Amino acid sequence: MLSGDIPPNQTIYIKNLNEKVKKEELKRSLYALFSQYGRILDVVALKTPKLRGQAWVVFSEVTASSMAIRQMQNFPFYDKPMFIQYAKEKSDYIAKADGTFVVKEKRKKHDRAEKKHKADDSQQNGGFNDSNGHGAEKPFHKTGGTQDPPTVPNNILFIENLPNETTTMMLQLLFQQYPGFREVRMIEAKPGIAFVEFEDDSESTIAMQALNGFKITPQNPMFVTYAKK
DNA sequence: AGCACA
Repeated sequence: MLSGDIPPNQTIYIKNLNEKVKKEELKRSLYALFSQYGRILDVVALKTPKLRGQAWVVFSEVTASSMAIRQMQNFPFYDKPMFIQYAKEKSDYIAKADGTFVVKEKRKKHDRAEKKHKADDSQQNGGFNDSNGHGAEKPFHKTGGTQDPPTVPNNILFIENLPNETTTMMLQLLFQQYPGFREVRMIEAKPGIAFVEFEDDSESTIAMQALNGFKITPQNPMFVTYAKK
């Protein structure tokens, strides 16, 4: 078995991550990148000596985690290939949801959990709860703004409604998966927007259709249109 | 290399 002898788990364990990337950015990028495979419930990354360079991404379905492992194995992420397996244990997020969560003190290897009464679920998992399914979500329209989106095809795309913490790398990770990708440009002075260039109109169109409405964070569906000429 | 939930 490719991923070792670990049984399937809806959480994936990723190692060989670039340790220079700051924790929050790392989590955001992982969220953005892995949202393609399904709904992400939580992303865990710690920078302690023992745990840096590693992360856990909790999916709502094993099918999603399995797909992510197959397709993103060795994916170059911040210049290092990711090495992905199923997590060895159930994530706290899941345990809390199914009532098997036990507090830190009694966390032993194999005492399986006395049933805790399902503690009320207040959503405090760092904002990774997405109430409506996949990050990649198509339907979303209305530029809400004053000017209407140009409909003339362009090899350059205009991206709006990005969360402020979006980095060039995050967008590159998403757009470079489509053929013809050239580069991402962000403007310091104007947060929330970006330009993404492809080799030609047909390639930019495919990427636009795929990523319009994609949520880099649960709160921000990105709005992708052709840039003005 | 390193499997946690700051």
